[in-house]
Amino acid sequence: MNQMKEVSSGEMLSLCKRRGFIYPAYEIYGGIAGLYDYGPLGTALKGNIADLWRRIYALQEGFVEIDGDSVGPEAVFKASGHVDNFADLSVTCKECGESFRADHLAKGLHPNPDSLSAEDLQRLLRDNGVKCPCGGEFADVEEFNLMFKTRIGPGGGRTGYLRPETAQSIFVNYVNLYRHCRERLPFGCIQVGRGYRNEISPRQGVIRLREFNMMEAELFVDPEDKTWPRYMDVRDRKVRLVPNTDEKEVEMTLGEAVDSGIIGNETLGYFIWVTYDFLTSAGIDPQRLRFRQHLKTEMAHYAADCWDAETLISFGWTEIVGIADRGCWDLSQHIKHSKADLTAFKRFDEPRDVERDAVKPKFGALGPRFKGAAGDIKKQLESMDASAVHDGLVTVTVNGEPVDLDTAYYEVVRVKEKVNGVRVVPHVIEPSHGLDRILYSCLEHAYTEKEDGYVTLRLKPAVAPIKVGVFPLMAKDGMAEVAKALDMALREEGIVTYYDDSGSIGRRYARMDEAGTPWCVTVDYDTLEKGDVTVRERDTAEQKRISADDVVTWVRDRLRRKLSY
RNA sequence: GCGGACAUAGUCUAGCGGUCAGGACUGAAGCUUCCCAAGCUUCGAACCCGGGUUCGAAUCCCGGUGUCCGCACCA
Repeated sequence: MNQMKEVSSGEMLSLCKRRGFIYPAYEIYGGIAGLYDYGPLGTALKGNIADLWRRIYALQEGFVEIDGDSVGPEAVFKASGHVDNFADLSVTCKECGESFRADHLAKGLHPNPDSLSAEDLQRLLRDNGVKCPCGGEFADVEEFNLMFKTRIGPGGGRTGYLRPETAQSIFVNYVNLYRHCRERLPFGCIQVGRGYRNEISPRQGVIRLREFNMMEAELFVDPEDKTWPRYMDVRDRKVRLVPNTDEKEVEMTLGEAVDSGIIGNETLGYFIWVTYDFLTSAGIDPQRLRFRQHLKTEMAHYAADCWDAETLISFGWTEIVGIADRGCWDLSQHIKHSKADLTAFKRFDEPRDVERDAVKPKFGALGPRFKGAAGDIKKQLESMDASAVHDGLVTVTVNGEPVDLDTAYYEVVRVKEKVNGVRVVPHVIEPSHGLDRILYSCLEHAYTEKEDGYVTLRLKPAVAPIKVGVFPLMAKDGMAEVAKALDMALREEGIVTYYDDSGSIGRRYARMDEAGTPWCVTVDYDTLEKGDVTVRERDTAEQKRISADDVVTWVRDRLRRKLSY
């Protein structure tokens, strides 16, 4: 580590392409900014990171996993807020070509310009004669929504969008998942998939993509109970935090942070630890990892509290995971727009007898007057209690029109009811991971280069695309046959290998070092006589002799990851 | 989206109007009992795309695309 050199993003991307981790997409047609393809090693690395994540969330924490669609109808994203909030309005000067955010120009002309439609902003700017600082006239207000819009079905079809986050597929499946998880809180659901954002100006290689991979977890919790059983096991763990109060980096235990209110609740604190555990297991350097709390002003429209895991890479501190307490925002929005019942039933320990003043319909009067609508009015009245009565009248809606009813149509009666529980809209804790950014951070943090330019990727064995390089010292005298048999034995155990018998042994080690392969096994003349092989460790270049028969077990032991519980 | 710089094999680069576009590393085949990018032989591989100027364009001009740096943007 002492001879470590800082890697630049250019060198990193060059290695990524050379070794088959990441390729710029559609290169033979000139490429498209913000789109990259994963090559053979990158695909394996990405899969391994996702599998490690699944081990933690699905196996260890018991979340279920789904796989939702990438394309969805407009209503979903109306409800989620993306249609309205995910857009910017801009104007361009006809003279100098400079473009401005329209709502910024309207500051001072309106109490809340951000809330205006394109047409209203247009009128506001026109009426007030707003001009470019250069004196030029502005062209019409343009709307730019960061979602990819499409049509579902032939002809005009229905307006659809490519999802800007995977989370919505989980929220829209809430009812199914709630039942699947036996109607109990808390329960969690994860999803690994792609999201799409038509970024104005993608930069920084794989950090800002137009199509990207996410690993999102949605944990549905009781709004009144954000404690977490296993929190006690992690409260003494130390992490580096940057709270939004003074924005200074502090190292403290999660227990201290939760107790002092810096972290909003136990569950949030617990998942900050889970995230730390996951990222460092995947190969993120703990020294280049911190958790930063969102400033009140930068918090998304839905978030109650939000912590980002940030890594230090050549582009600076970069957000790779967001852990947000989204409150009841998402489910409430979908309840409002879809009218579905996205709640959880909290059963009381014992049924409670509740007395209340109910509104009881008088069918003798309602039926003759309202005919077919009477049934609906009955439902409305039964959902009310005495507090809905004002000046002896209650208001119901008939065919969309409000109608006041007097006591000829209802009466207030005191009723005794047995109540078994209450329905609540669960709150959502969301750890949302940018898989591409995590992968890239792992590569940068794994990258080491010696003075002579020798590059080693110290990827963690768990995520390394190739686990073992298998070589005959030379491809003759029967060594190749022995090496091939060993290679096959490893692959039969599901261990990814790379067999190589070309060039010098040093060159083959070097190739594996640059691909991040943790171990190499070499068959030599001694193997033919004594049956042992050389096992060479990537990070130390140390070699030891073990029996060829033990290689599979030796590797498997080192790849096994224990669950924390 | 705006301004600036840049664009040559997989990678790094030389060439800046005129022979088969040169090198290094990588890659492939082979030789060498070969454990850390050794050596030798042979081979493969490139002028971002589209127009224009010119007898002739990798080279000059225009447009596009991409990359990098600023600005803006980043729910």
